[in-house]
Amino acid sequence: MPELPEVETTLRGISPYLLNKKIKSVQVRQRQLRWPVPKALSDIKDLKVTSLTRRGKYIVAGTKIGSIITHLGMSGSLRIIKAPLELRKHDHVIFELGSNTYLVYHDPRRFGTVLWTTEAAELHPLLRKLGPEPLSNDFNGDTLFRHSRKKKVAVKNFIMNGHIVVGVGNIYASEALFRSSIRPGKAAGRVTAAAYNTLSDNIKSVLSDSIKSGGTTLKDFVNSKGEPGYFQQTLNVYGREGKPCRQCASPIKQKTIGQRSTFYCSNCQN
DNA sequence: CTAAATACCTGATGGC
DNA sequence: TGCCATCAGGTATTTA
Repeated sequence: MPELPEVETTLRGISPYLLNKKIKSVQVRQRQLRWPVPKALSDIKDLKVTSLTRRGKYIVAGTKIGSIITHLGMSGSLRIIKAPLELRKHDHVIFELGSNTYLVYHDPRRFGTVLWTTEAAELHPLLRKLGPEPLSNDFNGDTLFRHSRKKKVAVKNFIMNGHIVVGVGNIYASEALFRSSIRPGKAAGRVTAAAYNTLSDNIKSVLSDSIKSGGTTLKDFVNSKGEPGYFQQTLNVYGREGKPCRQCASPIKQKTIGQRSTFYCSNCQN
C-alpha cells in the first residue's frame, strides 16, 4: 500500500492526536508482524509523545525514554478512532490516547512493523543505513550518479533501493521514470549525469504532487480518517497497461523488472 | 563486493 | 458455489 506520500499523509493525519499527547496504554492483539512486537511496548503507561517524524516510510514517535518505530509494510494503516471501540479484523496494536481517542495499527498482510527502541531512533539498525530523504537538499542528481557507476541493476530497482534514496516505491518509481523519459529497465550505470538530474527532480515532483493529493489509493489506502487519496487520477503509466500514453497515445507497456510489475511508454522513454 | 532470489502474510480476483 | 492460481503499493535476508 503505502509509499512515501501515503506515509506522509498518514503522519500528518495522526499528528494532532499524537504529538505532545500521552499514550495511556498499549494493547497488542497480534504480536507476529514482520518482526515480533516487543513486549516492552505493552508496558507503556502515561508516556508523552514529544516528537513525531517520518524517515523514509518509517514513522517514529519519540518519547523521553525511547521511540516507537512503525512501518506500514504493504497493507498497513494507522487510523484514529473514538470510543466506543469498533475494532476490525487485523487491528493488531491499539494505542489508548485519552479523551476517548485511540490510534489503531491495522495490517492484513503483516509485512509491517511496530517496534520499540531505547536508543536514538536514527541509530536503529533499520534506520541507520538509509539513504537521503528524496525531498531534502541532500538528494539530487549527483547522489544518484555517483552511486550508480558500474551498476548493472535496472535504474528502476536502483531508485527503489532504500540505501540509495528512501521512499520511492513501485508506483512512483514507474511514474518518475516516465516523467524523466527514461526506460525503467536501463542499467543504472548507463544513465547519464544529466538524466539523473532530471530524474531526481522528477522523483521530488511526483512525490510532492502526490502528497498534495493525499496520496494514491489503488486498492485500500486510506488516511487516518479512513479517506482515500486522489493521486491515482494523475498516474501516467502505473496500472495503465494497453491504455494510450497521455503524451503520445502509444499503448503503455507492462513488464516485470526485479519481480515487480513495471509500466512505461516504449515511445516516450529511452 | 553485486545481483537475483527468497521470505514473511492475507485477501481480492479471475478462470474453470 | 467451490477450488486453484495469480497478483498486490515493502524490504531484510539469503543465496549465487
